[in-house]
Order: sequence, then structure tokens, then C-alpha cells
Amino acid sequence: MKGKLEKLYKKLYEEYGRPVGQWRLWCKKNKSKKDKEKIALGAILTQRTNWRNVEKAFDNLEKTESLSIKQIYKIGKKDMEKLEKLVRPSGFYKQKASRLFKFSEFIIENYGSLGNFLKRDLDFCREKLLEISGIGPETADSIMLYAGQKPVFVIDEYTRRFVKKHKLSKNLSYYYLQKLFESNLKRDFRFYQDFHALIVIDAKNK
DNA sequence: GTCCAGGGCCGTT
DNA sequence: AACGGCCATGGA
Repeated sequence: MKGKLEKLYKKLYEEYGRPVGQWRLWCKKNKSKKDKEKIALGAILTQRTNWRNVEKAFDNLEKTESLSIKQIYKIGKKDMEKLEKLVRPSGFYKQKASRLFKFSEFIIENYGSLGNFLKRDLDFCREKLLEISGIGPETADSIMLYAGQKPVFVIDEYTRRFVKKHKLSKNLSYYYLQKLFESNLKRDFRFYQDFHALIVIDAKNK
């Protein structure tokens, strides 16, 4: 299996190259505090929703100087309806406004900033995120891998299609697949980021 | 009009 | 543990 996965990665890499800056936000340089926050907030906004609609929500937040964890915390605390209105284009907007707020509240009240929270180790951060209602395995892992730069493989709909397409496993459950990838690949967050991004790029390309 | 998109929660079995 | 209903918008 190890050889098989690496071979599939190489094939994707040869076809598309290193996916930096080619694929949404996730694979930009991710240097700024703002990028990290946008990645984390986007991970929630994109639940069961296409990225176009997420960008509309981002636009609304940006226009009102609200695209930050601190601002979302402030707005949500004072006026949830205002936050709901801003994220409305992303669908499931009441849930998502609430989820964004709970996440922001957790970060600001306990750590002051996302960067400060992400100083803790992977297992700690992951567990804490999963305690927040509305953040499940995929959302938590997206935040860990792409904002936190921590080595955890993200399993999403695209990963499952990839697994099916190449007949890598019949079991498609989250943790089974995560273990399948992680136990057969070098533990390296950049590698995980690139591999997962290439899987998505490949899926969208056909 | 119909279908569906980087999920997750909460019931029921 | 597994499965179904539910949440909602905008583009194809």
C-alpha cells in the first residue's frame, strides 16, 4: 500500500505540479495571521457548500471589516442576526453563524488569538476543536493541517472519491481512511497538504 | 424546476 | 455502530 499511495501522489504531482497558490486558500503561503484565520473560518463556512458561496460570505465579512476571529466574536456576542446576514450566502447560515461564533469565542476567551492556540500540540488542539459543537473531524483536521501546519491527513468527499476510484479501500469511514493514509505516508504536514490539494485539483479537473 | 456542493448534529434502530 | 432527516444558498 505504501508504494501504491506514493505512486499515485507522484502521478498527480507530475500532472499538476506542486499545488502552492493554485488551490483556493489552503495552499497559499499562509504566512499572515489573517490567512490562518481565513483558512479556519473557511473550513467552517465550506461545510457541505461550494467555495463560490463561501467567497460571497467572505466578501460580506471583508466589506464590513469583520473578517477576523476577534470581529466575529464581537459581532456574534452583540448581534447574532447581523452575523447570520453576513454569512447567509454560504448556506445553512444560522448554523454557520453560530458555529463561527462558538469557535471564535473559544479562541478569544481561552487563548486570545488563533496563533496562540496553535502553539499547542496537534492532539491537544484537535481534541479541543472537536469539543466545539459544529466542528467535526474534517473541519478540525482542515484547520489543523492548513492553518496549524500540523501533520494530520484530511478525509473529505474528494478523498473518498479518490479512494474509490483507485480501489484503495472498501471501508470509507473517516478514521479508517485517515489511518490508511497516515500509516502509509511520511509524517510531514507539507506533504499532506500537497497530496490532499492534488486530490481535490484532480477531482475538479475532470 | 431539479440537483448538488471540502459536514455535523441529533434522533432512531 | 449505522443510518436518515435536517439545515439553506446560489450556480449549472
